[in-house]
Amino acid sequence: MTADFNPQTPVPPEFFRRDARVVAPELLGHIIRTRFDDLVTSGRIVEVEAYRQEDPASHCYGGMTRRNRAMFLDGGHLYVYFIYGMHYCANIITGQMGYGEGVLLRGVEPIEGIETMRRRRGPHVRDRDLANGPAKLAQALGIGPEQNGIDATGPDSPVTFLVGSPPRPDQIIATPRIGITKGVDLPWRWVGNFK
DNA sequence: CGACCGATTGACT
DNA sequence: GTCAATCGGTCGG
Repeated sequence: MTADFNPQTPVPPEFFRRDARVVAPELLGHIIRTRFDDLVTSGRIVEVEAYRQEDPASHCYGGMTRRNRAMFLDGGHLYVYFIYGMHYCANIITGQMGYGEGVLLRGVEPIEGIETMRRRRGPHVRDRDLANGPAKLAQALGIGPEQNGIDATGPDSPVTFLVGSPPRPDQIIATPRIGITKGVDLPWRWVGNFK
């Protein structure tokens, strides 16, 4: 047997222990999968943003607090935060322990567990709206505050990242980030086109 | 303490 | 296109 493509191959921890601005676009096309109570959901990552400690738009700008503590963990951990009084959003932490940076997961295309995603998201949500935003993604995948700070590279983690197929380089678009008021000029959002 | 605001979403004009 | 929902974090007094 040669180096067959195995759709179950986990993304190795070393992948995440690099600069968020490098990891973020390379994450496009990879798969995030969750398993809670034997309910499996997964999706292809299509939209991401990078956040770093010296970046005024980042939650860890200005140093560690109780809220952003997870951003300073080693690459491969999760940072889940609560926003606008009702939503949770998920980051995969990047870089080395002690420096705050990570990649906000802003959109996936559902692969497994679409019925579970529909149930979590509500009865009137169109399929294209299941996970095309950071809070929609977290809700569809069942990610919440219980997952803040967990290691997403362990074999028994309820949240894992699997190797997928990246888009062609010319199908990756970089843009300014969404919903921020500081650091608006930085083109640290990446969207992959897989058509 | 009180005031303000946010890495969003969904409903509505 | 506009805007309310809803609450923890942060900052000033």
